[in-house]
Amino acid sequence: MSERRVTMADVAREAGVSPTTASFALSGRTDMRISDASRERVLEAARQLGYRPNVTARSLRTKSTQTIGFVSDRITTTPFAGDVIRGAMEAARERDNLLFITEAGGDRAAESSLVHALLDRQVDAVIYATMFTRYVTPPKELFGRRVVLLNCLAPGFDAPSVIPDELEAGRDAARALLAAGHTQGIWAIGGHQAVPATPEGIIAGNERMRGLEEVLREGGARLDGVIECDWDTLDGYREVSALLAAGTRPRALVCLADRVSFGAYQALAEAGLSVPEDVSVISFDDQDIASVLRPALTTLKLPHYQLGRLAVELILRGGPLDPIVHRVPMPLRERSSLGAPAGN
Amino acid sequence: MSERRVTMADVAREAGVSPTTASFALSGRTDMRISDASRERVLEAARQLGYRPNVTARSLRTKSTQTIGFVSDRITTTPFAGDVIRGAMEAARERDNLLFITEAGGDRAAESSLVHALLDRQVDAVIYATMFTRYVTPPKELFGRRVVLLNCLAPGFDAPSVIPDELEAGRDAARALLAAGHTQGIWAIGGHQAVPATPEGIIAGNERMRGLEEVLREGGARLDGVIECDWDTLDGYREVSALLAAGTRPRALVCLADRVSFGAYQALAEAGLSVPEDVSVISFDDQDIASVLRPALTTLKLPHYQLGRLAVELILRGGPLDPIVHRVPMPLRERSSLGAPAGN
DNA sequence: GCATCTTGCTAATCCGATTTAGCCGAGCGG
DNA sequence: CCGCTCGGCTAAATCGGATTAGCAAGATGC
Repeated sequence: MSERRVTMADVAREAGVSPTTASFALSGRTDMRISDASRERVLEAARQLGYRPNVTARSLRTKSTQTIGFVSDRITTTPFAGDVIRGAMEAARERDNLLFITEAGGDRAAESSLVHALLDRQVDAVIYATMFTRYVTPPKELFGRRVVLLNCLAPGFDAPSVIPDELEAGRDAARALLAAGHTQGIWAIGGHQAVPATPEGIIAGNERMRGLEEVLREGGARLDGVIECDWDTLDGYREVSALLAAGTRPRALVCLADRVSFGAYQALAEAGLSVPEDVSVISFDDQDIASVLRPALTTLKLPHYQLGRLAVELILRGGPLDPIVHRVPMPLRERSSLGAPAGN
Repeated sequence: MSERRVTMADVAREAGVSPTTASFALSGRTDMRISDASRERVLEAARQLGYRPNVTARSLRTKSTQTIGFVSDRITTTPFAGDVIRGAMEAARERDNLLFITEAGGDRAAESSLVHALLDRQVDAVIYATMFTRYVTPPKELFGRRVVLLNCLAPGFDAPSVIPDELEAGRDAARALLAAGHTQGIWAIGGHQAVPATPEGIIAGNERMRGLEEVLREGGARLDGVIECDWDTLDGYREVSALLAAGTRPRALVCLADRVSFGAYQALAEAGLSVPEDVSVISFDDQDIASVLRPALTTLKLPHYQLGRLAVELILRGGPLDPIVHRVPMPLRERSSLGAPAGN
């Protein structure tokens, strides 16, 4: 694209040395002796001419493009996951790397084709990411390659995974509930989300529930009930409405996702119940909506930014990528939806 | 990254021809005569060996990397703008191009550095995008380059712009209002948004308001008032509450952004007013929240996907990029917040 | 005083493609 | 029978760097 760039040959000519000398001077390598005077002249010429190395040309020889590929199912589309990309991007930037972002939309063929497009461009590594935490089998083109799995697990596939610590988040939700004094009338809305159609629950739902029940039990409390439903606003609204209509009067709702909480808020409002005076709500995810809901939602944040950042950091650390599962903490965002239990 | 790739030399050897012949056979060029037999053998050998051209190496000679750079202020972060990237990505994919996605966070120095990183990698073109429609001055590194401005305008900068058709959207909002029978008691919340701190309004606010007032006037109606405030949930809540507290009873609210509508909903609910029976609401943007609000919000959609797609299409069309402003329609999403005016 | 090191630098290759220049043999006109 | 054209193909150069091999001059060792 337009006007010829200054090349190393230009710099060498300007400095009156050979391209070899220019190369060594510019890369700062010391295994070839260059006099201070020559080095200075090269550096000065480079500055003068505004020389910038052609990364593409260099990579032909060095095999390193300072470029990472990012393939996901539909991560850019999901409202909150832009943070994953931002985390990855910023970590990459700090080490002069750039990201190719791609999205396969869940289509295996598209996925393979994208991975090929990435490999054709000689990316140094590939991040294979999913929108929801789940098990995956990466495309075969990725076998034997430098890969980090982001937000997913692939047993038997030789690559590290970076996922949110859902188990500990479940425990933290229980701890927050107990700390506020809740021991009874606690309902979980959304449940394990073991619905095949929405695979997110396979990991997130199970672990959140497990951690929750574990700590509740240890604290001498327990769940009055678990309502299994899809993790969306409509289901949250419907299920909580039904629960209230059936005469149940919960004191605390653990919504397995913010979308569910939003539906629950609508159902509670319609029933004339206020949060947190009548019913406390604690949730998971910390989507944008959580902070603008009234009252603002207390929730365990999915650490998207950190997830993206760590994935890139593992790659840029250099050395082999050990197939370890890295669990990133989900911080509790304490806002206003969790209060003391309503008096009897 | 790992195991040596099959090169064209391998294919040529396998087919028993020179690399030159292999190159011409594979690229399908006809300006050099290759016998059908040779061509077939090359193609067969390539298939056999699973040959894929090294795009990086090729670009060294051809100057085309089939790669587009994308620089934005903070577009990945904004909840709804993932669609811009998706639109751009998909359009790129259709033509075997890939996108480098970067984000400068509004920092000029970071912006320059990112553009350099992009140019060092020989991108064929750069998309310069902003989160909100506004005027910009692109970094000097972009002058004379192949650039498309996305969601922004830069008078005097020689590049096409792709922006939403805010003016027509304002008109459409007015038309929808008139069609529903509204002619009085109409208030605009959010106004022109000419607040220096939030530059989004510079274009969007002014044009939406202009289109709105123009068509309202033509229809024999007018705005009872315009409340200038920030385009966020809290301001929407505050301003509408204040309006109602002052004894005003609007029949229709034109909220200049969905975030404002959400705040307005909260204020109306607290005042015991229902949508759309007591007060109609029409809005702009169509963020995710618009469809899960109760009642679902009627709004003019910001065409993010189309914006991203068109930007890439302009680039891949080939030929010079004329400095034209392309306005993409904002479709009306009719849902349930707009009804007939409340009876007197 | 001659062999051996250093020091400081350059020529030549290589990376994996594309592209230009040109070679060789067959067919053809004269 | 000679010179030309043309079909089919290859050698070599090129793109912009990194890297290996090696060379010349001065310093040092003995």
